[in-house]
Amino acid sequence: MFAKIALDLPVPTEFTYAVPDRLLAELKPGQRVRVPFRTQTRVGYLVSLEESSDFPETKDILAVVDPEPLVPPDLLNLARWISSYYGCALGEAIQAMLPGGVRKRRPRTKVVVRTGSGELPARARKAAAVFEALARFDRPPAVKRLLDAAGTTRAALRTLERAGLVRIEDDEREEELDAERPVESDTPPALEAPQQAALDAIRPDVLAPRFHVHLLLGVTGSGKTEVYLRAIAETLRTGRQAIVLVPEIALTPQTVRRFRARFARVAVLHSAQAEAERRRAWQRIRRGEADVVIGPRSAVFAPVARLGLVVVDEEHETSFKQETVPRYNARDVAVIRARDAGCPVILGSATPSLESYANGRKGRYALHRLPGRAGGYPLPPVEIVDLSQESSHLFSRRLRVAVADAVAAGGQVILFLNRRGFSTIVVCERCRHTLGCPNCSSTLVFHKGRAKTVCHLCGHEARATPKCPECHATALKYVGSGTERVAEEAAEAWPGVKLVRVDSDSARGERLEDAIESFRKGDARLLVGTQMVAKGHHFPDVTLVGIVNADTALHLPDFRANERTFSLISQVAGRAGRGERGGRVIVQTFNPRHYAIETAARHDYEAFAKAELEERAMLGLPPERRCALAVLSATEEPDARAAAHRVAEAVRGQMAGGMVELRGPAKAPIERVRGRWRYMVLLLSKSAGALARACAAARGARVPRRVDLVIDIDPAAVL
DNA sequence: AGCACGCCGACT
DNA sequence: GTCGGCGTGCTC
Repeated sequence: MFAKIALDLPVPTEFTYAVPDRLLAELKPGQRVRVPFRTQTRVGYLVSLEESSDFPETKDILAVVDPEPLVPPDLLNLARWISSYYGCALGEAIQAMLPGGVRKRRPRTKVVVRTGSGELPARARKAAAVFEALARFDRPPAVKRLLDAAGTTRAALRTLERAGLVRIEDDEREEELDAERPVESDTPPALEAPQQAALDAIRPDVLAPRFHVHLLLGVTGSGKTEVYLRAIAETLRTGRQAIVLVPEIALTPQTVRRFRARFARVAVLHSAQAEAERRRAWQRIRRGEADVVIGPRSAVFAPVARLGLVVVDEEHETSFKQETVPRYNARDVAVIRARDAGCPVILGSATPSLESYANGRKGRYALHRLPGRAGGYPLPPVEIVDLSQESSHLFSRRLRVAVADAVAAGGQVILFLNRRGFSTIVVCERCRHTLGCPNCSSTLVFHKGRAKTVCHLCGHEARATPKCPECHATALKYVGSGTERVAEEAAEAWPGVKLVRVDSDSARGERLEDAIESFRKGDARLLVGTQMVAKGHHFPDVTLVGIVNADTALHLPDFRANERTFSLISQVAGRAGRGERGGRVIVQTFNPRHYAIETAARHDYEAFAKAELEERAMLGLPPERRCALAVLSATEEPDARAAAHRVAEAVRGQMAGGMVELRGPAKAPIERVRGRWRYMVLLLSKSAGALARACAAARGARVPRRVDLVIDIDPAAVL
């Protein structure tokens, strides 16, 4: 017998090894095995067993790593799909499915527990001290911690162990920690007609079960989550499990609580979790101890045994796209996984990706609209303010009055700006020099609190100085605004109003939750923040949302700039008026007539989508056609350029008689990042197959080692 | 990816 | 004369 082994190497080859007789009975696809490779040994994934081999000189598999397959068959299949669709090695795809911690051998900590029985020799003074120290811990301590506390060594512990007073065990604390904190269970609210209609359409597919994609189109507060919860409940009743994908930043305690309140066995996979914790959650799922799995994009690989439903909330979110190999989109992987499992998918969004919406319009997906908000709360009126008519580009007159009014009336205010830092451009008033990143073609952002100038592309930081590095004049001017300035000026404009700033600079982890909590409880009346605040939180007392500048995404040289802008405005506007007080939204922009902004202000996604779809069709861009992007980067500009031409040349021989269009090579819009010059080649085709072949040709282009070639299928952005 | 092989330039 | 740069090919 022979086995095909996928190694975690960027080579498309699966390697064939001979199966020694002693391992024959043990081997199953999905297991990890140790194999000789070159001069060393490596761990690879057994992907198939074969009777014969066409490779003449096979080596033997050395050993089995997992007694039971780590990767179940359905996930192995999914890995195959990922490998072929995204053009990566099978081993790379498998690797990406497993949480980091699962792969490594677990260094189990040993803990000491009291056993109660046994007697200690009277002269064992040290051992007695250890025993006393042990009593002071309320849970079994790690061996090392106990000995440190008792100020002694292993020998004393051994005495205790021999006496039968303690036992040294593997750390089982994981079970304890993972035991869900009791959450008050909720009473499901009655469904409104549109929710009921959506659920009625989804239910038969859950019960059958059969593959079908349902697109749930509904604004924030329209009750999408309740539809998910009901559909999940139906799924569990059939004895199957559900996976819920949420964007990274929406995975908040509030979100998790909603699921825990309804379902008993919820597992949360979180990238912020410590490795051990994720591994534990993963193993729990693998053992069949969870019915509902919630997590960000990698949760699409949760090893549930009987998948019955996948929910992708905020399906348009770009955080579902992985930006390293394999560059998969979890939303698309979710659809494939569900197709293979024969179960339904629910994609939900207030502003679906045009890809999904187009599928809905074409009837490939079932489109369900949840118009308006649940509970009868009206959508907040959105007022557009033309910043070109204002003297202050930070707070227009109307916004000033509105904030004062809202606060005076006892409401809360969110001021949103999708830019961190104090000022986005630092320019010398005398010589016009602009501070730029030494490694990137970007301007440095001034962070006042840290007294640093920072590159938001590569993280480069420098001490902020008042002097121009070119002409040495003390004439630096801080142009453009980020949340830091908004917060500062808001504090000045509305003194006495307690304010919190929430962005990835202001806080992380617990402190972030504290800041949000203080706003949610009403301690703070004014919140200044980035997108971070727009997801996964419910603030019922917010009566005013001010979008300080709606144009930040609009000018990006990316074909999805309009879509981003629409989505951003809708998302943030959705935070206003979710309670009884009602609410309003003020959108500040220099482009008050832009259709992305106008339609967003009217809460009219479908009008926007139709206009944008026409535009895309005219330009031959997604979702009219599929797209792949090759980016070539090198420290020397000519290297990157030459390589881009080589790639384009390689693709020209594989254009499937005009089925594939090639655009470029061209300098990337962001032409330098981290010291590397960037060129790109864009490939477009109506046929996924033809596009894949063109990409294969691109990948086969001979580019020198010093040039980095990245091929991104369905890129989230073309920058 | 990592490593060995092999081919041309500038140095102990 | 050799050290080492890097382009090329291979790993079961």
